[in-house]
Amino acid sequence: MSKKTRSMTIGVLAKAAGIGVETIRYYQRRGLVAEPEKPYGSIRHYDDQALARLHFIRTAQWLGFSLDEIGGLLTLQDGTHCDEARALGEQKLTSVRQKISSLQRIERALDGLVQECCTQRGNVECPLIASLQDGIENIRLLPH
Amino acid sequence: MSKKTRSMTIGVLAKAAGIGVETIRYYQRRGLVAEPEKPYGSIRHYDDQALARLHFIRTAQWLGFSLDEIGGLLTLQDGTHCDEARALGEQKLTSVRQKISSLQRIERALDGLVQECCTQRGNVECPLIASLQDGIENIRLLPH
DNA sequence: GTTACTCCCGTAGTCAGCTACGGAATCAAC
DNA sequence: GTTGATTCCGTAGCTGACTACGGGAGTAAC
Repeated sequence: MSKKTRSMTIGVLAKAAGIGVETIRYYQRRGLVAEPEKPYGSIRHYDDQALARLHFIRTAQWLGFSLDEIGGLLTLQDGTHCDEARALGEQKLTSVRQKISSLQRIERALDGLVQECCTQRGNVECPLIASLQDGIENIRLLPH
Repeated sequence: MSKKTRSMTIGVLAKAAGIGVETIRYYQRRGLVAEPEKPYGSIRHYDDQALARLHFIRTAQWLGFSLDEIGGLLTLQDGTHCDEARALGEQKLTSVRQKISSLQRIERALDGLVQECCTQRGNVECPLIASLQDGIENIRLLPH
């Protein structure tokens, strides 16, 4: 609850958030970030809340949410839709877990192939390539 | 090694793969899928290998590989350079492992949030939303 | 008080990955 | 053998998420 809400220009804000100025403006246009009032004949100033919002957007994006979905998450901030927020989170969690297990299957497959390839160097036939030719495409990666 | 390589038109192939005809053509243009010979004055026909290829592409895509990367994976099929194949395989293996660990970090973060949300049901304040308002925005998910 | 950056704002371009369009050829059903 | 869907092929348009441009206004450093 510290109130060191330093005021930043958009450029400083951008640097602090590690993103481009133009990207922030783009988020503003999309309604994901508020445009603070512009003092007459001056320049807009941003505070730490804006910075936190940008962090949130980037993090959520990293979590696999699209900007539209992030917009949705942000509207949940009115504090009335706990269930919806949870549902959205669970949805994402499910898809993340699916991805993890598929990737683990791929990891095992690739690892096996690379190992084989290494051990059989000097051979005419490369097992990795052989597997690729009639193997990898038939690995069932997806559960459904 | 069953040879029930049924012949499909592009439309049937598309339906079987669950993607659009235009998308297949697009993949062909990108060199990800071969265009079978067209019998003079007739129509192209596709077999199960083409279908497997499409499955592979979609799966790899879903796993986060770009079409360019997928192209790289597929060039290993030319069967000529064992060393290159192995190098590419190792490269991919590394990236797959990175993806897995990133996703696992995401999973833990999401899971934590959803759990919190669940345990405190009935409360006035939803923790997930609270996190959104002044918590999530400060969660440091990314390492760097 | 001039020089050099930064801000503002609208518009336009980019990139990946599709998706649609149009018109001729081919095929499938009756 | 005609009708109606598909295929073929090239080209054009779209969506999401930026990224760049240009010209005028504001600001900071000396």
